[in-house]
Amino acid sequence: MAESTPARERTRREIEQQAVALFASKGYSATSLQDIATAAGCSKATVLYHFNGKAAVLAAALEPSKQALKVVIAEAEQLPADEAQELAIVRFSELAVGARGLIAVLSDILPTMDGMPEFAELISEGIRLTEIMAGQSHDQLELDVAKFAVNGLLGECRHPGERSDAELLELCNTALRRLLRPPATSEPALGATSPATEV
Amino acid sequence: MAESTPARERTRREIEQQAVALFASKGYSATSLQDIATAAGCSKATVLYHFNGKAAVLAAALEPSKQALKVVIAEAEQLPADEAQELAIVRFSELAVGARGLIAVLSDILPTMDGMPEFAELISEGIRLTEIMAGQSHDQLELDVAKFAVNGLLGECRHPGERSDAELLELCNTALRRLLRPPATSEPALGATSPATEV
DNA sequence: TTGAATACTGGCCGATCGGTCAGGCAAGCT
DNA sequence: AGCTTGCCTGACCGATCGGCCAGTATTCAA
Repeated sequence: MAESTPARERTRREIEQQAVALFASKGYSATSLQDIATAAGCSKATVLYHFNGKAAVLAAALEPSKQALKVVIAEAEQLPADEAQELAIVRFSELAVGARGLIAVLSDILPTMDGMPEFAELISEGIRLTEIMAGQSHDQLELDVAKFAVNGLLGECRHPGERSDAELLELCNTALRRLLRPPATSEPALGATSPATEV
Repeated sequence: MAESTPARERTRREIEQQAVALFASKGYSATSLQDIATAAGCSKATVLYHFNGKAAVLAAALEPSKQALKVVIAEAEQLPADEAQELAIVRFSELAVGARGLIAVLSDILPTMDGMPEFAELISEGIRLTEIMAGQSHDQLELDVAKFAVNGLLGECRHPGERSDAELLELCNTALRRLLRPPATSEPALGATSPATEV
């Protein structure tokens, strides 16, 4: 089982794996370097020896998801808008379910993003995907609904409960479709159904 | 302007108000007692003199939202399921938009909730509201969609961008309606859109 | 004027954070 | 054997956290 891996790579990988698990379950700021070191079976100094600070550990942990996201976007961008939207829904659901809580770390670092330029690209790609999800409509409301959808999806993956991957995937697909592919026409007059406007 | 307010109440209120603003803009754990004290124009010790620890400050800040939530639930619970759902959609949107980032603090404390029993009631009420939002359907998928909706709404209120209250409210209403009130009949055969049922 | 209650604060505490550094230790080359 | 190189660590640092306490200022009834 490739035990012959050089010690350097072996340790790096172990740290990265444990960091992924911890970030996903406790969030970024709530996970200390000591936590990661303990889980990886080494000292905190070793983590800092292999990674240039805590942010670098996160960057390494996020790298696979970032690459996968880039692939989806690249594929979607050479498709007509509605097909791109369809692809974005399916693939992003898979991506989010697969990465689970890890993607939710984004909302953890979003307020702290000033001075963390290594994540700017990831964020801008997320925004790009949101635009693709909005479909051919350039309406502001549709764009906002797409953002709403992404937020819901990230939140859902952050608290997955005891759902299986398949259940989670079906949920995401259903919800995204209802939000982004509303049944064609006939948006009912807004607010007509709200009985009491006072209070 | 009611300057005759006893010093006790005046200081308490000032601390609470500043805490609300800080929690909403920076989150719970990222806001220190010193931050609150500085904003309120008093010392950190004064904050602890009036409130029994940081969690108590949060509890006081969350109290109005909690009461409003209880009112909505109480009203909804003596209505038939579909009317209750309608009411929950409208009122919860208003509530969330009004409280803005404050409600989003919940996701900040959710992982830390062990040993913070003072918020258990608030959480359980949020879950109760989710059930009401699911409508008359007791389907697990519908329940999960409702959770998805709440997550999306909370996420949207956490990053409100430069949207106005009215825009935000319209967005929430639209999104919740699309998710929770799918166009009457003809749900396509369940799982028809999810290609792989194995896994 | 005095004494007690209330409101408030500076200074300190232990814990934990991310990060640094000098040095130990094993492996391979000469 | 010596020596270099790379992996790893214990000990430590300054900063910041929530919280505590002894003591001070203010107020007000007696």
